[in-house]
Amino acid sequence: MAATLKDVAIRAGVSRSAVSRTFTDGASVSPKMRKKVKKAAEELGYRPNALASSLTTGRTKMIGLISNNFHNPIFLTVFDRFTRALQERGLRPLLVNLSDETDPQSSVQMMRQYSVDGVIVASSTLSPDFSKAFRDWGMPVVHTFGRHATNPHVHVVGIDNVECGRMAARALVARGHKHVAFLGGPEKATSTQDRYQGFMTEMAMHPKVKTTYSFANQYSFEAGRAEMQRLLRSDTAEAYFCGDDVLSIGVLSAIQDAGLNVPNDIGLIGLNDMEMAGWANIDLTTIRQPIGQIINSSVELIAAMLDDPERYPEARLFPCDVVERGTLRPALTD
Amino acid sequence: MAATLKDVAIRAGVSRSAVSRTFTDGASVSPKMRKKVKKAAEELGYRPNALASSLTTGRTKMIGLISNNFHNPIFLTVFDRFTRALQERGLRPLLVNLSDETDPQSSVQMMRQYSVDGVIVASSTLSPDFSKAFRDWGMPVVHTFGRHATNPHVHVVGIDNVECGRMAARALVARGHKHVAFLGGPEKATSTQDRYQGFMTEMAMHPKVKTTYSFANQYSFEAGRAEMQRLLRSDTAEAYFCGDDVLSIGVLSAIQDAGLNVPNDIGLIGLNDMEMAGWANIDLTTIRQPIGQIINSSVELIAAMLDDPERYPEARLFPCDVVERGTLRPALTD
DNA sequence: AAATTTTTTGCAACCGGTTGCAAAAAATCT
DNA sequence: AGATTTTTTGCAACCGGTTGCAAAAAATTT
Repeated sequence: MAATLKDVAIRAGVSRSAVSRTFTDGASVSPKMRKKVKKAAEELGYRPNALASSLTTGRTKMIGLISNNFHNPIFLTVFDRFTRALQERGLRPLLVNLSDETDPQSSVQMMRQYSVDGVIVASSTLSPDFSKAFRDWGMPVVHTFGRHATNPHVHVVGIDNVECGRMAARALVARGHKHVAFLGGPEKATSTQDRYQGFMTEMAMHPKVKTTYSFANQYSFEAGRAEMQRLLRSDTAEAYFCGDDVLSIGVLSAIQDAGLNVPNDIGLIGLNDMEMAGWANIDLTTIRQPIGQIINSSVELIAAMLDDPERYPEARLFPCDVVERGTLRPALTD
Repeated sequence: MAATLKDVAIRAGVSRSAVSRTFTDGASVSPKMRKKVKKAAEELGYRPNALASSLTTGRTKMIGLISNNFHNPIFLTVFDRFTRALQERGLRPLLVNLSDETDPQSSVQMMRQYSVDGVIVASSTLSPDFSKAFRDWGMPVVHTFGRHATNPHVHVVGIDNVECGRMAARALVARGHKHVAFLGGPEKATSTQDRYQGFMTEMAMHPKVKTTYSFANQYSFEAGRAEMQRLLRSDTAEAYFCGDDVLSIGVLSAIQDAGLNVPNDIGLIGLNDMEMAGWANIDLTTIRQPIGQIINSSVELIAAMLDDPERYPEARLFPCDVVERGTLRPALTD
């Protein structure tokens, strides 16, 4: 059976308090005592129980890592990055899949049960009600990929999706396209709405360019492909801004199946620059969302909130860049 | 501040014991008392602290979910399935990324610190020393995608990789190929070794067919692509069994870049049947590893071990099936 | 060496729960 | 109605840690 602090105290012939102080950062203990305790602890294979100590300290060092997105390939990178960044700080992610959840309160109650020190909501499609509910319960919370304007009292880390929509529009205009279109993800998602808004706003400054739009029903290959197949039968633009890379890949697939050439017949620009976008044969021109920075910043923010729970809510938006690959033709030289 | 059991007891005018019994399954409490306590608890927004109760019960209901694989797209599905299956049983996954870890003992100590009820090691490439170390510490452990023969004292759930190698070989022979090859993942990974063994053993029964092999340095698109580019410059077989789907997609990409046709010039069969294998333009013939069943079974096994830690170690191997798509030509009719 | 200051140590209470057991209350049997 | 059995309840100790505080020990100053 696992050794406890009491066992170590008995073996070292000291008080339990001495043992505790030996393993508590910043506590006062003499070098001689420390050595004696460490020796006994080692002999017994003792390891402090983080959960027992959390009762007194109020800290578990666990962070709820919440997502409803387990199908978009970029989220594998997201989880990789989050786990690494949290682990580096001695924080532990309690992973929660909210793909089938509709009630914010039940999520809050579960997090409270496990006394997580904070919560990271990693989703652009989960209702803002979720991060708001955590905050309302007084939990430190960061909404990664969320939208600041909808939830000004919650810390948000991500990109300016409106600006990305603008960037995409500008990229298509620069290619001299006369008919461009937005092909978005789920219409209700804040990311879709912002990207659409940015795109349409920028295109409004180019009245000579025909602009249309439509939505896929989710951020997936199949949804992108199906929507493009529909468009190819009705109203085909010269170039498309697809709401994200996995949509773009589905769109690319449908275009190729129709015997058309990308970028010569139809141009494409995606968003995210997930690993697959750079794969040969895909070679997607896209707008790079700096996932690494977004995640490191999210973790930095949650860690800061552990020390300062009243920290004033902030939005950290990272700039995006167009990554030129093979799905858009060269820009016109002015 | 969060209400505690003591607050509820005061408010309901009963003992703390009565409150505890009200929230403890199977404990004796009268309907009248239960109602009174529930009312007070509701008014205070009380929720039992799972970690405090774990000190007495010895159960946190947390399960360590350990992986070192955050780059192979199939693992997004793996995490989706694991989180759902665990959550359905009221278990909570503490996610651990061991991509950069080499010391099993430090992982064990971390898991002990959090008093997880059990550990699921989800990896085909992590050394068996890890799952063995957990077991040696008396923790319930299931190694998903592990190899039984290497670790007979640990519960293993997965597929018979040797048999999959055989199946792949048979599929290529049935196409009448005169030169076939195995293109595997990391040579040291047990999954690679077993798939190779099965493939070569089956091919040994067909001495008239030339058989060669090589290894990519990881299970990734780039690694598969690079190795195929190398092979196209030296020793090209008619058909390949690629160690998994993501390798296959990289291989497919290199073949297409060389202006060759799949399946007419070169045939391919992968392993896993991850979502992307069925994408149009990939349309990969592959061997389906039943991920859903493997994961449900792993979770079922870990749950069973919580009640019976001395449960005799077992290996649960699931059958695989060839999924015919477009990367292998039709079989010869005998 | 004595006085003063600083550091270290153990005691005991605390954190938020659970549970064995004896006493009290309720239910059932005669 | 009394006796017996069953259920319910509160007490108090426990789970494995932390920490305020007073006393003791060590270090420093005079």
